[in-house]
Amino acid sequence: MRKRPVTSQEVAALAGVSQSAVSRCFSPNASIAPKTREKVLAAAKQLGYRPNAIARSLITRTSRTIAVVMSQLDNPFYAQMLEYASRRFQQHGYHLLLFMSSDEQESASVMAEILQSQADGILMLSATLSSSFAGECVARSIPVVMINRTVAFEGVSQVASDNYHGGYWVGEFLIERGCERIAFIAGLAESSTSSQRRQGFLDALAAHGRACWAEARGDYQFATAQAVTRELFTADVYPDAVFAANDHMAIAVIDTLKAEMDLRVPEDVAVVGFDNIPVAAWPSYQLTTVQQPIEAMVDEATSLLLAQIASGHVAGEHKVLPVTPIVRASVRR
Amino acid sequence: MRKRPVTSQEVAALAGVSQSAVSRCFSPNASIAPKTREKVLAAAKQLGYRPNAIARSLITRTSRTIAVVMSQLDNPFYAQMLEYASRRFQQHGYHLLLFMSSDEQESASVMAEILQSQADGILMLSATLSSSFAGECVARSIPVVMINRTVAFEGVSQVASDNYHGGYWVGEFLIERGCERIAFIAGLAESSTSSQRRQGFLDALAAHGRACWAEARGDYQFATAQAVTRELFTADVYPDAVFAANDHMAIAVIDTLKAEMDLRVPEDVAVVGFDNIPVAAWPSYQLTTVQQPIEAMVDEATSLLLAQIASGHVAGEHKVLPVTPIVRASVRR
DNA sequence: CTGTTAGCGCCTTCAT
DNA sequence: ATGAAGGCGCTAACAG
Repeated sequence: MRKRPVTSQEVAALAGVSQSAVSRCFSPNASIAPKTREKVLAAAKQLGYRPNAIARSLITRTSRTIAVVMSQLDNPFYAQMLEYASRRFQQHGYHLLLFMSSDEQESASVMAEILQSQADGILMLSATLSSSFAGECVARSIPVVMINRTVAFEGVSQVASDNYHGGYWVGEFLIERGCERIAFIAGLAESSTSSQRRQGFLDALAAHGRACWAEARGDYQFATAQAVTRELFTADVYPDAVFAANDHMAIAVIDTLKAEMDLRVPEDVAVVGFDNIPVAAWPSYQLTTVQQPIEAMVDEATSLLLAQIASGHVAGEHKVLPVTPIVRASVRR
Repeated sequence: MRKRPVTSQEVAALAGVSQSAVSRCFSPNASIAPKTREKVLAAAKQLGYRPNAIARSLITRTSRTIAVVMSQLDNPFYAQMLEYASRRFQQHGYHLLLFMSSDEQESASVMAEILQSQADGILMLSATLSSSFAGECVARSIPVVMINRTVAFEGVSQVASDNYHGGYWVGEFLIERGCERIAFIAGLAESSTSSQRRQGFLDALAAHGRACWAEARGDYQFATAQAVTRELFTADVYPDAVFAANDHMAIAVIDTLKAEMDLRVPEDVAVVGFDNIPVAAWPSYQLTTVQQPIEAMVDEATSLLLAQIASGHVAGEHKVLPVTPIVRASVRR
């Protein structure tokens, strides 16, 4: 059977002090005599004592835990974010409790579990939040920060990159490079990121008296973008430029054009993505894209969460961070 | 200030029952009269009550939490594993507490935090475990499962794919396809996966009276593999086949050959990887590789952990799962 | 089936 | 600076 772990009680007995003395040894700013501290630490070491974080949480009413909700980890963009977020919170003594949730119904049970887990804050990375749960979090003063998603609920914070201006830049850039028939492949229909990128893009075209030559629906995934590309490029007249709402899809477009359509990038078709995932820089792709400031976004989200946790009341701020155009060879001069 | 959450006490008061009756309503197999249950649930709903998992953990002595230790999430192979593991454990009512740890010193503090977190089990995904901590986990009967890593410590379980035979297959395959000057790019020097793949590979060559034409040290990363490729292919005589210890490096080789060396794959050089990450299937690469059974590995790791948690004592089993060769166009006929 | 009673391991006043 | 005492919110016997 599982052994009972060592308690502060037992350490106290061995060190010949009270249990509270032991407790103080493991609390950052408690007053304890150096000599006592030494005795206690020696006893603790001898017994292999580790403070029980759960018991501590119960009384301090803080779990030093952040619940992270994601829907997909296969997109390296979110994987990077998760990794960085984990390191960031670790520095502050917080840990991430990971929840995957794709469908709506899964989301409900996941949110229930988060509430029970006593997480001090919630980070939504590639997932959407039903407004009923948003309300419940706000009511409990549990800060929620969403990255690159929008929820119409007071009290929920949001961190996003400047998707609109990113899209706008793409539109202007493609026109400037002389593209005539520009197509757009959207991301998930319900995602604010995709619609903002699209809107900026369309506005840029409109500002130059132009319109989008073709629009297709994607879902941020490789396979779908591939299918869409096949449709877009089977007609006699096809686009001479494609703006995909994320890099994953842009890569799929390039691959499909080269492998199946016998078209060259950028000579025959220019391709632009969004995110600047590592693959975008690989020699085979040299994808022109719009870089999202991953670390800045996570830093901002971290600050928002920690500040709200510290102050004890939720705020609901919205931050928009600037993006950086990355020009590579996937668009002709 | 942060509101005090609703307790079972308050629910009990509103429902006019005892606190333990409330508790029983939220325990799976407790006997409670349907009528009482209804009253309690109504009161709970009205107050927005959620059982406090931390308080429960304190008394049940189980956190229903698995600590996952990773060193890199940028490799999609591990990202996939994490996602699948999360879903798998979620199904069993467990959650993942994520820890990132790269360097050795970080590892020490991370392990200390894991021990304090009262995790019921530990899953090592792309990280190594110092034997002192392995010992501490075993001493506390905390089951540890390592995926694709080895630790020389009794009581720690391991799940690995059959790296040796994967490497062996690659060796035979390249010979069969007529390759003459076969190079190997190793992964991290200290990783058992790399050395096992290498050994199988070398043994296959030896079995045909052949030797490895060139060996280079890599670290599983893109950039390093790129540098290595530049070195391997600057001489007058260069390899006509490269076996990289993982797909990431194989992709880097292909990219570098095409973009910088003006060599074609597979016409001039055959390239084989290991893992079968999604990118390997992309039209631009068509990488021949050895598929690791991600889901089976995670399933096995999950079973091992849950079984040991249930039984209450650690076992230290070693499982080796079969790999699947995936033949694509990156090797000429 | 239900209420009462003890804690789980620790932090935190409050005296000393 | 230290010890004693009282919970944190809940589960698990135990009576009834």
